[in-house]
Amino acid sequence: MRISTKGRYGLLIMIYLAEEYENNKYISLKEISDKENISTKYLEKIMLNFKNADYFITSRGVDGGYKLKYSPDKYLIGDILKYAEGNIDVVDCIKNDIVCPRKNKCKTLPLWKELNKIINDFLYSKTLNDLIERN
Amino acid sequence: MRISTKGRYGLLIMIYLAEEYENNKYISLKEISDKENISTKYLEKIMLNFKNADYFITSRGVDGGYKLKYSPDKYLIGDILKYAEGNIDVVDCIKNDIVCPRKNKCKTLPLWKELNKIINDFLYSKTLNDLIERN
DNA sequence: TGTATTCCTACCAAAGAGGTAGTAAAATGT
DNA sequence: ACATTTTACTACCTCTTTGGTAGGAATACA
Repeated sequence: MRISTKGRYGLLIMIYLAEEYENNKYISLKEISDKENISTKYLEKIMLNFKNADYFITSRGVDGGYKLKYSPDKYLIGDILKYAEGNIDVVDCIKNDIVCPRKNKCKTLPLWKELNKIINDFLYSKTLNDLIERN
Repeated sequence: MRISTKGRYGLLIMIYLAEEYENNKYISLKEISDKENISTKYLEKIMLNFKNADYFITSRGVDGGYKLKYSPDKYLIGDILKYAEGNIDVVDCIKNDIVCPRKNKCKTLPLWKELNKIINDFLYSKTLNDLIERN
């Protein structure tokens, strides 16, 4: 039941970008790295998880970095965490393509389905817009 | 965000015992092992996690096994999973004794606290009694 | 005495977590 | 043209967790 640094740092980066969305400014990982005391290299690696997400506009070089492609209310927290973590289901048993000998008579599966729904309902009810501070 | 086999099999065993509570019968791990196709040795190991839980009455030898010490409605699913998994918090950041340089200004912590509460409220609203089938 | 069961400890391989390192490619300033 | 900054990509590394297996001691019963 644990959210790893992939999800935690991934979301953190997204919040940083969301907070600068209105300024239309590129934010570099170096900047976040300095403020949060997390190595730039590791943040780079975290960003790889969003590779297929169509989330950013990027610019290399001096004063480059990332900015959000869309407004913060377009980014669902559930999606962000799914990209960052790879998968946020509490058990794989939920998936259709999984083979489990106990699948059709499993006494615990209904509970996992319920739990998974509660978590998803929560994470998909919020967007980046709900997490940023405006000054 | 994953419940491992420790939690899944642990809860499964508990449900088996709960379903036989009224018959006051000892259930051996061998029996569950056969029905569920999980090695007895691994189930034994899973049971070690409940060592400090005051959950069972046990009997060794022929026709021995485990039975629940209390009625199924006394066992909170949240507690069972906490024993089985060790910890069910979504992030360690929530704990008081954790040292994190970002603790007091972390932009993501409020979300994890909310999520953790939702999960806990759910898991502590149910008991073993809610998961058993009666014939 | 033999068998079935819990109890306990040790071990093991594969995967995931949490990184680091190096280099290429692009954008910008001088 | 060149240096600097930043993303993009690949490879590697260590430690912990997961998901087991193995062996034997202790206990209960017939």
